[in-house]
Amino acid sequence: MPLTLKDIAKIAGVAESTVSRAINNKPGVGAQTREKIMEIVREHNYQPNQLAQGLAKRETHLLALIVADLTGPGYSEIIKSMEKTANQAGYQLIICNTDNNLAKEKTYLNLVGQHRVDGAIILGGTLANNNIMKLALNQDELLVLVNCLAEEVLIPTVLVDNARGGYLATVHLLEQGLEKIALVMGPANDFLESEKLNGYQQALADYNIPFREQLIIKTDLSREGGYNAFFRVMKIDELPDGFFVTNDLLAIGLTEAIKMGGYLIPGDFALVGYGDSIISAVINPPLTVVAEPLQQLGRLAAEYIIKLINDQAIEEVIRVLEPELMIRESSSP
Amino acid sequence: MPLTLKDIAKIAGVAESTVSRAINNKPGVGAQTREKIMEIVREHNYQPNQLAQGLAKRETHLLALIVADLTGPGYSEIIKSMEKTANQAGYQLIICNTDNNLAKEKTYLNLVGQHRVDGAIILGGTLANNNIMKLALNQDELLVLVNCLAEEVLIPTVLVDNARGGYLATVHLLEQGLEKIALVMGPANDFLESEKLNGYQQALADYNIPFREQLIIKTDLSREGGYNAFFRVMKIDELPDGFFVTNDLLAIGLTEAIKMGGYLIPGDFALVGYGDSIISAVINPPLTVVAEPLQQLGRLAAEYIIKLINDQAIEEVIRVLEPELMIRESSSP
DNA sequence: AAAATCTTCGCAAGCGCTTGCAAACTTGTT
DNA sequence: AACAAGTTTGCAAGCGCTTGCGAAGATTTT
Repeated sequence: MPLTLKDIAKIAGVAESTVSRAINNKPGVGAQTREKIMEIVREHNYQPNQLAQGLAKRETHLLALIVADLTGPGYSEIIKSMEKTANQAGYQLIICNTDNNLAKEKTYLNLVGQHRVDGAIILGGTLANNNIMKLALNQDELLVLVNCLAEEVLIPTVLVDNARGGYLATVHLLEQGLEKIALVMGPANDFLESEKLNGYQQALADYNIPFREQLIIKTDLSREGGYNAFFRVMKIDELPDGFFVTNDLLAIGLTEAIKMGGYLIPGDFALVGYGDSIISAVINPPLTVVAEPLQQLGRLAAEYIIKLINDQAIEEVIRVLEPELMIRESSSP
Repeated sequence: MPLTLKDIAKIAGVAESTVSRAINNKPGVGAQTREKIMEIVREHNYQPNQLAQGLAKRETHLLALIVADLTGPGYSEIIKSMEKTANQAGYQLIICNTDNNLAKEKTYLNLVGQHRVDGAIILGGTLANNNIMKLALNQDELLVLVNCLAEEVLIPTVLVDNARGGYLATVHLLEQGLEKIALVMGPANDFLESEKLNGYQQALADYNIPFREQLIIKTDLSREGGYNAFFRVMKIDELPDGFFVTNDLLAIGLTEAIKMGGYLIPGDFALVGYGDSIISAVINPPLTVVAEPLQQLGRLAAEYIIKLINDQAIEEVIRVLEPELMIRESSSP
């Protein structure tokens, strides 16, 4: 049975309230009383029961991290830096892997309603455009979005300038002298994906290359999706000479398919990926990518939600980070 | 301001205790009373405050997941399945990334002392052989170990038979006709690493190949470690013809170094890795590995800690899972 | 029809902590 | 020496829920 506040108070010969104030560095406790109490606390290694503390103060110092798939490329890095930032501010992260399961999403979003957590961070996925989320917002739950964007409602968000990313990737390919660039992307109802498409189109326009609808391959963001995409492309009349792939998983699959077809990268097809997870560096050939600042995403998200909790102002509600082109072998001749 | 038990009781015209019993499916509530209460609960979407619940019942339904580095290869998979299992039993996972930082480890282990979590899972790393942990155990905190093993103390553990894994890897190389097999491993004070070494030695013995100390390269479990290991090997008098690498990160580095040196895999050096993270499949050439049952590790760990919490018996305190050889190109001629 | 037994329900204490308010004690001022 | 002002401390209520126990009501027994 661990010690309680009451025990400490008894040992110190003061009231519980005094001990509480001493422990929480609150004013209203004399210097020597405070020191005596702290001494006893140290000596007995007393740890306040956070549950009770939370109940009394109405806060948990817990944050829900809601993510569709924990194993998503680059997510570990984002989460790691998120955890670090949160932890420095005295918060802990709770893992909520939704598996894209509606029921789970609902449960998890309710966590904050249940006073189980002080706020939630939603990482990636399509949850942000979900009715459930609007419901959550109505119950004024505190939310922050990372790498996704909500429609209709305004929620503090940190993401990467995907239009810019799409632009960088496409221009890079264009600069290599390529003109028939296919875009392998996820579902276009995902805002981030459609932004990449916008960047792609803008780049084509700037280089006076006509946009060809059939070079846009929409598939699901998986390895298989990338694999199949290649064979779908091969059916069109004029083959592409380069690919812009919006996701590491897609890139893996696409790369496999290209090799399977007996083609060379970048000889026959140049490739540019997106994301900068470790995968892009070890895949063969090493993949040129539009690199997202993963650590920064995580850190900022944590900072945002904590500010929200503490009623502090957020400078930019939608914080857009700049991606950076990281050139590797898959795109250079 | 969310509804409280008291509010529901008032609306239903019964006592709080009755509502509590109805909600928790406890006996002592008449059928129609119960139904009426549940109706009201649904109608108002009442959610019990888990903090208060936890305080009263002295349980949090929270589990600490203590891990040195969240980005470790394969960890996402383990954690995902851990989260799933925990969640099904009504538990949530709290991320505790220690960064191998002693102070953080201490803080995190204290989480359970603070009644912040009901138990903790320690994943990988060397924490298990830390004095801090013994301290934690003295305060009878509930712990489960995954992919690591504690000395001196007996803690429920789930891990892979690393000796067997080392044996499988080495035998596979031996079967390819190779005789000079180098072992690139992490620090030998890590029990899991030394077990792999044991398996390696056993395999050599079974094939009547003399053990040569200089073929054992100990380095830190990182990409750089693997990279440097290769150049250390190249200094010895008789070069190896195959490598058994105990970690995916090491394998990446080693592969890079070998290519850098202008050698071929598996032509000049055959490679066998360990772990079966996605990396091993996409690296070039695809890496033969001793595959660990990642999902099973996660699931069992969650099951163990939950059993512990509920005072249920655990069949095997140290649960050893069988690894499996997954042959890819890096080792076949 | 009254007593005995079960069932259903409410009272109230308690989980361990915080905090507004008033009491007690200092200190300084005139 | 008496009083105002400030400081230090304790009391007690409350956070939202659970649970043992006894009271009331329903049901059965003789």
